[in-house]
Amino acid sequence: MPSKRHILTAVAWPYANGPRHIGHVSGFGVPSDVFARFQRMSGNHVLMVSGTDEHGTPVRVLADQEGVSPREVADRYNRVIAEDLVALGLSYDLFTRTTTGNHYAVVQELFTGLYENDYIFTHTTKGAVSPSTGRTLPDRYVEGTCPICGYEGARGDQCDNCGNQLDPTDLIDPRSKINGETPEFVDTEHFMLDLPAFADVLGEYLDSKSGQWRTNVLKFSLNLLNDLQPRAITRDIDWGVPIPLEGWRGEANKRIYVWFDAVVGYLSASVEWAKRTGDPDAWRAWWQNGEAESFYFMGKDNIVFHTEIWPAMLLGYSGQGARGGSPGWLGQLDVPSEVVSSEFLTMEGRKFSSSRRVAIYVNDFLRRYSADALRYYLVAAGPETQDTDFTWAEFVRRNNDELVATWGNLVNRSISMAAKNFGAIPEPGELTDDDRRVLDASVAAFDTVGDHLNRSRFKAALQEAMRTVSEANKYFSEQQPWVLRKTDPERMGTVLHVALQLVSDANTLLTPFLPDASNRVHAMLGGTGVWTGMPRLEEATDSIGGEEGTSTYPVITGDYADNEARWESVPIRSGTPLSRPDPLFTKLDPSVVDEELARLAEAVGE
RNA sequence: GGGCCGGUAGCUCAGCAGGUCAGAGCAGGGGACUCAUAAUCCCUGAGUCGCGGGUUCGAGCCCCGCCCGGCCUACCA
Repeated sequence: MPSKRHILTAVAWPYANGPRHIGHVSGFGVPSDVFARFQRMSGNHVLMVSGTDEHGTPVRVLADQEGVSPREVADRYNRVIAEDLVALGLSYDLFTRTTTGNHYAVVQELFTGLYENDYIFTHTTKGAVSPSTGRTLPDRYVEGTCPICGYEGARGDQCDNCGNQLDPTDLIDPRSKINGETPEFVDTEHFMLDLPAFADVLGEYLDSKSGQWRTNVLKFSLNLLNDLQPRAITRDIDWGVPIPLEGWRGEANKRIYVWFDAVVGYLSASVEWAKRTGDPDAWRAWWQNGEAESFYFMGKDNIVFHTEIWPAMLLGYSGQGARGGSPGWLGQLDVPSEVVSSEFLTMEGRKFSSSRRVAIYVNDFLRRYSADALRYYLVAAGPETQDTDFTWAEFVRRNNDELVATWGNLVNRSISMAAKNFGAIPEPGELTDDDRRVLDASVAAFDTVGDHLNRSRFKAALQEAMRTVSEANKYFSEQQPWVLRKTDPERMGTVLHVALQLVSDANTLLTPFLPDASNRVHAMLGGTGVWTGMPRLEEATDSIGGEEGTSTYPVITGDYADNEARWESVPIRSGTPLSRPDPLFTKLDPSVVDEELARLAEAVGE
């Protein structure tokens, strides 16, 4: 056995301007949890962190529309999202938020460290301001006529008609998308992250990942290196982390840009987790021991933040950019060892779109169907390496044919028969060649499935795991224990013993994908203790939103370290009492396809 | 406009240092069985691998052009 590894599972931070849909969790949620559970089962030390991303313009704008504070919007969706992720069974060690005092402190430390190492400088640009509110308008919220093609609905950052990049000051007849008024353009000073100073180190870094990362991630990132530009890391907005420098700290309308603070979340959440365990330095084992590995999970739209910007920030803070420098008090920080990006899920042939209500929200989904059914679908048919389409017909089919009929039925037929005839796991007699062959194959599957999981090939891993289930069904049908009951009861006992061993193994193989079902199968087979831990919601306290005093907010956490589940075939114990099991999964009536499609059509207004 | 990714059986998707690579599941057709949520098991037909060129003894897999879709292009996984 190789020594235990420290594996940071860093999961993309869902943005808190609404409930998340199943496309979101297909990208970061389910794959990261499958990975983390597998690594824990393999005996490794896993730290899985994430939280809601709450700063920035979208939350600010939504708050204005509703006439409430951004903090209220963030509180609301932080809770909604946390509840959704718990319901999905995602085993975070800590799922927190970006509005905690701890997060503010860590973000400001990163900023300060980069500033002191000379990787941040100031730059003056023209910004659009709303005359009536005095508030800065983001480029995207300025509309006007495109100076190049004449299209009237061009945005301040780009023209959707001709595709040219624009500056808001280029627009003819600029107007605010929020209230239609004509913006003023004023000088505004911003802090810039000097990305070009990291071109060389980033190049070496990415080159060292060649052959290891998915090619789309690598090629995309390498290409960006050719044209690295300094990147603004502050914005004219009042909803964000304050700039931790003399003369700026009190600036009410100038804050650190949301993307800068969001990526720091991986680190700040690790620090927060350590504080909560009572060992404030515990996070260091996953960030700076040189041996630790970090796996980042996200959708394809986020690649650049994880392969370019976040590494640059970590390197700069650690004093490893072109201008050198020395680490701040946190010490030297490790860059991501693996960036796992997924593609996008479409919905019955069209793009998910919250604004057009083409979406299936996680909480909506889980009200009617089980978390395992969704997890299964998202791994089996999700956008792992290319966009895939979610259809209700396929969901129902996967659920009925694969979960219920193939896996659920194997569990049911084998345990039922053993319970009815023996009341316990029967003692095996002498094993035949057929018995040995199928048992050997079952043991071998731990290597093949595990190999896929180690390489983040979740779809292939699940396919292999399900193949062992099919093999077990085949074995059961060929051995015909129901015939042996009359002709050779002892042999029937052996066949059922073998079948139950196959069920036990398959259940272990499927545990990362179907944690809830695996706990139930574990119990059905007479197992005790917690097989694989489920997350829970707790109320935590901290200062929120930079305000004085403390507030409570929900965090996701759980106990996973001492779980029973291990990535290996464990011999079942003859004589363990068995009773007739309840069905593992619920079969869906085909009519749900029409119902769901009607629901969607209604939502879209068709 | 630029960059990257994808376009494979009716459907959802695998495949790729270029030489059993034309695949799996489902749907369709036939058969076996009854332990099990009418579940399971076996057999079976379908494709000019987006289009047009090229490189090669040989190309879904390499090169060029084109068409379609997605993502990024400094505030949505």
